[in-house]
Amino acid sequence: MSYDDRRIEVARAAWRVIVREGLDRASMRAIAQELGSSTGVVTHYFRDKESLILFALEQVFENVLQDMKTCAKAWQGIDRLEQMIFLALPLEASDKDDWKVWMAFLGYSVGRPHLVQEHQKRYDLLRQVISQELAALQTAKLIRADLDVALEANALIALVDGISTRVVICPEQFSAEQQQYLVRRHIHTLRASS
Amino acid sequence: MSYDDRRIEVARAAWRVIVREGLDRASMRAIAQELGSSTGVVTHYFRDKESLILFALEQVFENVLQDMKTCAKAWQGIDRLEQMIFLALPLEASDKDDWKVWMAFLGYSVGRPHLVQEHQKRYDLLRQVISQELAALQTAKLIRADLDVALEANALIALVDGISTRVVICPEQFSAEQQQYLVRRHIHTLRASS
DNA sequence: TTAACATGACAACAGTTGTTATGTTTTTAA
DNA sequence: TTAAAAACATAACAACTGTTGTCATGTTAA
Repeated sequence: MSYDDRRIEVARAAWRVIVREGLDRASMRAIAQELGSSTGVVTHYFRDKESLILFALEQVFENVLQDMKTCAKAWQGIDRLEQMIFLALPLEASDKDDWKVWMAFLGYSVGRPHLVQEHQKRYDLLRQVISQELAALQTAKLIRADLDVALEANALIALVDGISTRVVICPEQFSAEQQQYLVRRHIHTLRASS
Repeated sequence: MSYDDRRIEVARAAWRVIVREGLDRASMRAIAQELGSSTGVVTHYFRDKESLILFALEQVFENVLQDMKTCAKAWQGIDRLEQMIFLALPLEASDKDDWKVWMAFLGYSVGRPHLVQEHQKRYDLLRQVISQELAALQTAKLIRADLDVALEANALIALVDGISTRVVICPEQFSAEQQQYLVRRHIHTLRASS
């Protein structure tokens, strides 16, 4: 197994501990135990704890972003935007774990400016991707021309963020169908009235 | 100063430490220092740490809920719903601190089922309040009759949650006007088409 | 004046934390 | 085969954690 693969394996162990016990209780020892090894392995692959948990967060984000790019090739028009957004939603139970990690990091960032900055980077990247998609739909005259694409991208991100947070806390309040219905309805209000 | 007032004062010190340094770094000693006293004071007014931070969260939530009830008396019709939602948004910088505490707790709840349960209680209460408001608007024929009030309440909460989370992380991405515009537009899509 | 009580300071507790240093084993390459 | 390097284990470190008990004040009531 290569060095990079092993790093990912360590990060995935951290990821599991975070989901199961919380970010602040994801100690080096707990992560090593989850990995089935000693703390020496963890410290060998990561300079310190912060670089480890930052790497774990990056993995979660990168996975979603990759799925979105793959999705973009399989769809066209408004459906493409819809499917890309659907990817980010916790429609299945397995997706919920990704959001738990994301949420844990968000809460952990309070009072830690440099972690807030990390989140800003990721949110900005996400907004860029969605904005690009919206701009394409606008030139194709599929959504209204008077829309502020940056604002609408932010609105979509906010909607997904809000729904997902709620699903993590109150899973029974949002079925997969309801999640999709709300996103679909929101997107449909952006359609060109032609 | 009464016993209850002193409790609130301790909780407010905890609140400040959480906002400034993060929930996991809000130790009993840090809170005592913020309060300008010893840890003996903190332990005297709260059995243990959990009951303290839970009390601090309750304060934040109760404040918003009280504001909403006050607001309900001053407005009528769709404007009332709109104003109630506006209250929850971090329109000013001072409101952002409330959301920071809320977010810190959300992240802290990951891997702590009993804290998740606490959040469920609060979200359910919020949904109840909004549902009641929507139901009233429905009987007044101000919003569409075919709407699922519970779902729409959840959608509104999700939107506010998503926007607020984003404002805390990326304050420059959402101006107060944009926040209000998005909420207003969402609510307007619920209006009766008559 | 005495008793009861609230308030708070302080120190000590056992446990956990991230980090570092020092070994031991395994793999790799010459 | 052997030496160098990578991978991993173990242990120790100081710092910090929540909690507890004890002691010293005041403040109120009997």
